[in-house]
Amino acid sequence: MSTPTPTNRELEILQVLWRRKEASVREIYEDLRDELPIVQTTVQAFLRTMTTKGLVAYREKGRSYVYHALVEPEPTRRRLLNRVLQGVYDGAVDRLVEGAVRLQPPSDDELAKLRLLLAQLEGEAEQRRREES
Amino acid sequence: MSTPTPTNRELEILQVLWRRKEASVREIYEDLRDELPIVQTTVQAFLRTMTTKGLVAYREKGRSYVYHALVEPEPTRRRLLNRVLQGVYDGAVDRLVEGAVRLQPPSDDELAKLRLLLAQLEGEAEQRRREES
DNA sequence: TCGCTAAGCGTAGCTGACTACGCGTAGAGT
DNA sequence: ACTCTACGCGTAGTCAGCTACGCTTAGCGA
Repeated sequence: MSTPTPTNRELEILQVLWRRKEASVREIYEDLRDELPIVQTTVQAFLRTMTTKGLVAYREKGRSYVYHALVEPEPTRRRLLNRVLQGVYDGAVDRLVEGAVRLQPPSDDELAKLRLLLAQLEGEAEQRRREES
Repeated sequence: MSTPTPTNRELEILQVLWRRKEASVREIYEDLRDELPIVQTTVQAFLRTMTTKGLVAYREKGRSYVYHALVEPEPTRRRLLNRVLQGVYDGAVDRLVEGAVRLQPPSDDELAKLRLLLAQLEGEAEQRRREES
């Protein structure tokens, strides 16, 4: 019950809400229908169940509802990522990372970010070693 | 139909088969029941559907079947990883990697492997630049 | 020979994810 | 006042994933 994990469709709706901060059923529907076949009432039904799940909330604006996400994007993404990390790679981060870059070789820009990230991690590791002694 | 992607339970069974090369229903069941509540007939039912899906095959040994996987571990893992990469991180490898290491900071050993991997990637990028000119 | 056990199969049930129809209602325009 | 339309809700149905009961068959030991 605490920290509900969204399903695929719920995630797609959340992505829209994260991007737009808030949105009506209509707006979410219009965003989604470009990418996948879906009708407005389905979006509506999802928002209903997501409300009871505590994933989203709404405020009334005129005669319609304006929804916003109740969960943060990063923790939610990480929870989903953790599932594959544990279930598929058995918790081995390095193997997951290797799989990812083999799947889709990073651009020069992404490579630079990875270099930076790695340096940062090594700094933190160094820090930990220092504290232990 | 081509390249079927396993579900969670199917993946657990595949993991056993990948590890043991081949195994009977009984053996798979005994491996799994330590980690999760499951009965042997359920394992059996899964193997049946997985056979028709083309995920596994069996040979008869005495009066029982000995199963082996028909799909390779790495491509299968990557297909599952690709789902989160596309669906959760919108294809941004660097953000996925960042999420992963924040989720579970790599050990010194893993860090070393990552460093090696990064160096390798940069070599490949260099190679590409060279070929383009 | 007679149970006992182990194996596989048929079948059925549950739950969650997903989809959408059709109804009631309440403003908006005329 | 009256239709028209947009909105939300109740409801229902499909499908996949998952689970396990009970039956049949066949070897094995007493």
